[in-house]
Amino acid sequence: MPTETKRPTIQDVAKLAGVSIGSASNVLNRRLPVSDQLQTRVLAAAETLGFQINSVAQTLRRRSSRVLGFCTPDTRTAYLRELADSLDEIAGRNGYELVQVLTRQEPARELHCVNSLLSRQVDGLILLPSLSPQASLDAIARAGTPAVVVDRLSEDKRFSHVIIDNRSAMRQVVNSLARSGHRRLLFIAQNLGVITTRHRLAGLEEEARLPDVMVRYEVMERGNDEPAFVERVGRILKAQDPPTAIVTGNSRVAISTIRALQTLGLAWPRDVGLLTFEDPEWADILTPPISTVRTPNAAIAEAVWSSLESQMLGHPISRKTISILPDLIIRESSSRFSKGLLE
Amino acid sequence: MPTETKRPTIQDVAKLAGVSIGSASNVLNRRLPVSDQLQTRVLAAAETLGFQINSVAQTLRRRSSRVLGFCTPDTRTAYLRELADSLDEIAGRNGYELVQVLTRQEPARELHCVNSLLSRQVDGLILLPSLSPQASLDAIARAGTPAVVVDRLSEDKRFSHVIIDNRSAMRQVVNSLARSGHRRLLFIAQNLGVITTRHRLAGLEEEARLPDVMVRYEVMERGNDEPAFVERVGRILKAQDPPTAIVTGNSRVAISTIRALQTLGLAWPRDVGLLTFEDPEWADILTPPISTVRTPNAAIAEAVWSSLESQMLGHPISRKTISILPDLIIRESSSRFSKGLLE
DNA sequence: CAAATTTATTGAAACGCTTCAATAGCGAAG
DNA sequence: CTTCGCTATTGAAGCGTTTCAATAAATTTG
Repeated sequence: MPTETKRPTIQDVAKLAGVSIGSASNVLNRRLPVSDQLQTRVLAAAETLGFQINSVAQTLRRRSSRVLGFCTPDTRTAYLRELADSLDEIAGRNGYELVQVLTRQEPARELHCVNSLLSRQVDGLILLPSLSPQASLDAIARAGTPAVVVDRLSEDKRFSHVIIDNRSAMRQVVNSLARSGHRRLLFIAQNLGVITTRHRLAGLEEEARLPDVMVRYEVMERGNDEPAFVERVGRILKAQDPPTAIVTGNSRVAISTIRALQTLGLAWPRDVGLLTFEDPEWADILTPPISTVRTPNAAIAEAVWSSLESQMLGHPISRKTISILPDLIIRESSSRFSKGLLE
Repeated sequence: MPTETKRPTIQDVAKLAGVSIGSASNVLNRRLPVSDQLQTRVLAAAETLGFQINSVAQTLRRRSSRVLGFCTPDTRTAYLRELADSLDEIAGRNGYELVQVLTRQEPARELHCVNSLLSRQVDGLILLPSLSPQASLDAIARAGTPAVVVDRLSEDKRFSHVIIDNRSAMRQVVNSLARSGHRRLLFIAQNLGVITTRHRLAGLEEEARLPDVMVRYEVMERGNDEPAFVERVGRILKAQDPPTAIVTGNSRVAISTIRALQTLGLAWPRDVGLLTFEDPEWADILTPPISTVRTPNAAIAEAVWSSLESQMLGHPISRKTISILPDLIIRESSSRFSKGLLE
């Protein structure tokens, strides 16, 4: 419906340059050898017309768009945003464009996003899957489009995976807290169903059992009812032998938890230690600054790209799973403070 | 290069259903009236083949992609992210897809982004322009694609603009601070060249002159050299008659400023009041919480959409500039605290 | 019942590009 | 001087749709 003034096509360029349309294409793509004369004429014509190629037609014909699609649950989460940035950067560096679509964590919407990208002929797909991604994965497999699953391990053997080693990360977290003297932990997750959380729980459990660690832990879900959440955190922290440190699963949970602590009149690390997965920009301006687990996004993006690239080059899918260990950033919030002195 | 297994085309559907390819298209787009019989046959065929339309071909033929492009400097800034979310939401609601590309605030990259979107046949363009957007604007105008410039007023009469009323917002800010007893302000901007900042300065100036306000103010740029920044903030705050409140231009400047205050051992609002443009998620978990100016992104997105839609419908460009007033969110950081009691 | 009108379906052109087999040009070799 | 490669250039087909004039079928009307 848009009333566009017609943009010049390659035909116009060819006509103005007085050459065949095929030659114009050859010059513009520097494919076949062309004479200097022809080359300069075509280039000049393109210049004067202000020719810009129509990449829709180009994609249709070439059956390749030089676009990579990234399906992500949202863009709020600091970690996802940084990951998207890294992916965009590396895609751009390799002559690809990244388009990001939001699945909002809903399987139906995810399938829609995937199909939309596939029908746009993306050359590669990066999927951060929802809880039941089977339909989406099937669609991708059916299309045969190169793809990488990130951040969440699916059981699907058809795909390459790049994931965070959340089990080890959690073990490091527990260890670090234990070394600071914390013996009772509360782990607050956003969603207990998600595989990421399950891996972290595995790590927590393993570490807790070790004889030289011996910490107790409790687990809760954040939920969306904030008053109820505050109430529940309060109940746990005021019970007998309360946790001395809280580990939160991501920055949103961290924010809710911090609000809860403030409502309850509790300070960190005085009343309770604090450490969160994700390393949001505000972690070090809180008083005192918050310890975090930081994911090396550049490394993830590299791993994703290398897998995608080899698939796009037609190499047989090297279906390996790459697991990346995040960094622990210890700040004041996780130290063992006053209570440590008392006990 | 990707080795895609061939996806079924509309031809395959037509053949399987035993109808002409045109009829298949008619069914799939429910354009012309078709008999029930034909309809069910085509639908069944599409179903069994798992047909998904190739939107590249569709776009080429229809000369319309049902995609909107959003060129934005970055995705770090909370405000931009929220705006992108709102735009995505409203686009989706109206059957469009939003694709976001990052200009990184560089004119050359901006032009590249714009051209890339145009060559992808986007039906509409939303541009948050860089400091010298002329080339980009010309490209858009030449293509005749419906477009809206957001957040920054360009002098270009060819385009619709949706902007924040930063002048009035700043006047409200000054007024509010003045009512809390602040008479000397420091405004820290990210970039004095950008039109947004200039509007804010205008508001600051106007308000400062008013007889019932009479505040003094000082202005500085953040710069990228953090140690130098800290030093400079320190110098200003320790001079004679130092500012009693700081207003920062966005959340990044706010973070730098807060770090500076922490380095200098200053607390808010005890030593100096604090208020920032943008309303980042962490504003109310700082101690004490930070006052902010919050931009109503949903309203902006609405305004953008309504302009785009009317342009896409071929209505003569109603080239008006819509100006939206943000909300002031007063929290503890901007109150006049101890020093107020002393003076 | 033939003609006129309406309705459903078809076939082919077109969208703007790339690609590749075929042609034209041209100097080298026989 | 003819023939044989070469290489530079061309022309046309095809990518998967939509669209629209033309046809076929069905229905109404005089």
